Amino acid sequence: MLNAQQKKAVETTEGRVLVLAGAGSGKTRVIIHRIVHLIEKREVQPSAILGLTFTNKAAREMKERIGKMLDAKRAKEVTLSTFHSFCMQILRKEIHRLGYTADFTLYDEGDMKRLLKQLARSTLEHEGEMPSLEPVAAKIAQARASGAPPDDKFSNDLYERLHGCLRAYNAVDFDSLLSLTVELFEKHPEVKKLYQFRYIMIDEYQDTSPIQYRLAELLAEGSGNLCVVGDDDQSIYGWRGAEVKNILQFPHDTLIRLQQNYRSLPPILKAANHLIAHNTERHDKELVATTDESQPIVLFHAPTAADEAAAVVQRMLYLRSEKGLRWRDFAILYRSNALSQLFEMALIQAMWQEQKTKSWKRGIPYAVFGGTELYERSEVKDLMAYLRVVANSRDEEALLRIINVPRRGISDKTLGQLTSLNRTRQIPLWHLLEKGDPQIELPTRAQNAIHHFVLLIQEARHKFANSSLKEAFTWLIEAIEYKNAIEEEVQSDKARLYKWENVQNCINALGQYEEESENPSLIDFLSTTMLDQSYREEREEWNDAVNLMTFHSAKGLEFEACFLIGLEDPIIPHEKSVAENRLEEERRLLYVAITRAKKFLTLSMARTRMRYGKEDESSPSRFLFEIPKELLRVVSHRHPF
DNA sequence: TAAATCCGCCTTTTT
DNA sequence: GGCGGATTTA
Repeated sequence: MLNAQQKKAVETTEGRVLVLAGAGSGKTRVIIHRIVHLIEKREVQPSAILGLTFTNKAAREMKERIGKMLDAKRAKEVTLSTFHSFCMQILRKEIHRLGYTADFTLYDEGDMKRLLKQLARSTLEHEGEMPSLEPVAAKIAQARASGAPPDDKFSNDLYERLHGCLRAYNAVDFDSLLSLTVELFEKHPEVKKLYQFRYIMIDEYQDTSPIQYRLAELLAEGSGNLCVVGDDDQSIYGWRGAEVKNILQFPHDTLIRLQQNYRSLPPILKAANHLIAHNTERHDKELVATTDESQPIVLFHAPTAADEAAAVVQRMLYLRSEKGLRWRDFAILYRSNALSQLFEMALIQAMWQEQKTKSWKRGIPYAVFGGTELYERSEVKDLMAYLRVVANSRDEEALLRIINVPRRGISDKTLGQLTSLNRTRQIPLWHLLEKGDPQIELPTRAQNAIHHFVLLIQEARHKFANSSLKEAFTWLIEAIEYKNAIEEEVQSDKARLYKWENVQNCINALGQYEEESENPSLIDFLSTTMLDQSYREEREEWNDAVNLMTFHSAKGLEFEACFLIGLEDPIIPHEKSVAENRLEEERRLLYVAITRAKKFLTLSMARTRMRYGKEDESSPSRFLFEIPKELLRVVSHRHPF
C-alpha cells in the first residue's frame, strides 16, 4: 500500500516533521493515512488533530476520504479547514477582546480597493496632488503581510487610517483574519491555549505567507508536533505573498522525501527533473518513475498562433482515435487566460468522427476553468451589500455601495457632505442617516430619500430577525423594487434576463444555506459565501469535455494528455517576471505544468501571435533549452504525431 | 448627471 | 484590441 518513505511520513508523528512531497507522490494519501494512524494506532483523540489547507476543496476532499476510513462520527471531530475559515471560527468567538464585535463583516479585495482609494482621495484633499495609488497599495499590502509598517509617511498614514476604518466599520479582510488571530494569541496567551492542538498538519506548506507561518508556530507551540507537507518546486504563489523560504528553512527533527512518482511516464519525469535542476533555491530531489513504459514528448513550432491551435486539435483527434483517450483526458494549459481564445475557436470549429456511429460532428466539447467574474457581477454584489448593511450597520463600505442603488435621489454631493462629517468628527454614517446633524442642510428630496432608506433597512432588520432568511430576503428585494431597477437600467433583454436570474440564484443560495446549516444566521451566511468559492459556483460539470486552464489552476490536477501551449519567451517566463528577476518561480510554474501529464505531453509555440492587438514575434521559451533534446520529438505542425 | 472621449495598461488567484 | 478609469462636454 504505502512505500517506505510514505510509511515513515505516516508513522513519524512526534516533533517537527518536514515532508517534501514531489508532484504525484501521493501527498494527500499520506496526510490522510497519518491522521487515521494517529487516531487508530496512537489512540489520539480526533479533536486533538488539526489539518490546515489552502483551499476548501482540499479540506473537503480530505474530510470525505477520512470519513470513508474511520467511522463518520470520529472523522467529523478532526478539525480540517482552511487557514482562513479556521481563523474565522476563532474570531467569531474571541474578537471582542480586540475591540471588534462578533458580528463583524468580511471584506473582499474589491471592498478593500475601494476603501483605500476613498481614503487616499480624502487624505489628499488637504495636501494636493495624488501620487499613483499602485505603489502605495503595494507597500501597504507588503506591510500587512510582513507586519512591519510602511516606511514613507504617506503610505504609513494610509495604512494607519485603513486599519482605523476597518475597526470603525467592524470589518475584517482576508489578511486581517489571519493577522488578528495572531494578535489575539500574542496578547492573550490564555486564549491561545484553548486553540492549540496536539497534532498539527499543514498541507501545501510552500504556499504559506509570513503571517501563516507565525500562526502555525503559535498553534504548535504547546505540543511541538508540527508536520508540514509540501513541495518547494511547486511554489508558484510568491506574487501573492507566499514565501518559499518557509519550506526551505523549516526547522525540523525529521525530513522525509517522497520522490516516488505514481503519475507520469519516465520521459515526462526526466524532462521535469532536468528543468527544475536549473533552480538554485530548492531542496535537492528527483522524481522517480514507477514504470518503464515510454511515450515521447512531442514538440512543435507553428508559424502562427492559429496554426498552433489547429495542430493541437489535430493531435488531439489523433490521440483520441489511436490511443483511446476521451475528451476529458485532455487538458490545454497556458500561462495566461488570454491565450485560451484561439483554442476555443479551434475546438468549436473542429470536425470529428464519432466512433460508434461513424457520423461526423462539428465542435469538440470543452470547459474553461477560472474566470473570476462569477462573484463580480454587480447585481450579486449589490444584494450582498444590502445583506451586509442589515447584518452590520457599521459596514460603511456596503452602505455607500447601496445607499443610492437603486437610485433613490441621494446624490454624490449629499453623500460627500455626510461622509466628510463622518470622517472629520468620526460619527458613524448610519448614525448620521438616522438622526441627521444640525451642521448640514440637505435638500428636502435627499432628506426624504434618506429617511425612506433608513426605515427600509430597519424594517429589513426586523424581518430578518423574525422570519426565515429566505423570506426576509425575498421581501427585501421586492421592497427595493430591484426588478424594476434592473428593467430600467439594463438595455438588452438578454442581459436583463441574465441579471434577474442571478438575483434568483442569490435567493436560492441563501435558501439552500438555510436548509443545510445547523444554526443559520445572516452573518454566517455572508462569511461562508465569502470564504468558499464553491459554495456559490453553480457547477455545471461536463461529463466529457476537454479542459482548458492556466498553469496555476492546473496545480494539483492530472490528465492523461496535456498540451502546454504558447511556450514563448515573453509569455513563459513572463516578461514582467524576467524584468523583476523572478525567473525561478516561472520555471517552477512550467515544472508544475509538465508534471500534470500522465502519459502524453505536447509542447508547442508559435512564431507570431497577436499581442495587445498587434502582431508580435516571439522566440521559444528559454526553459525549453533546459530540457535534454533526446527527450523531445520535434514534429511539424502540419503533421503533429 | 450622464454620456463622450481619451489615456494607459495589460500575468498568475484563493481565501 | 479592449477594458477601466478619469476627465471633459452637452
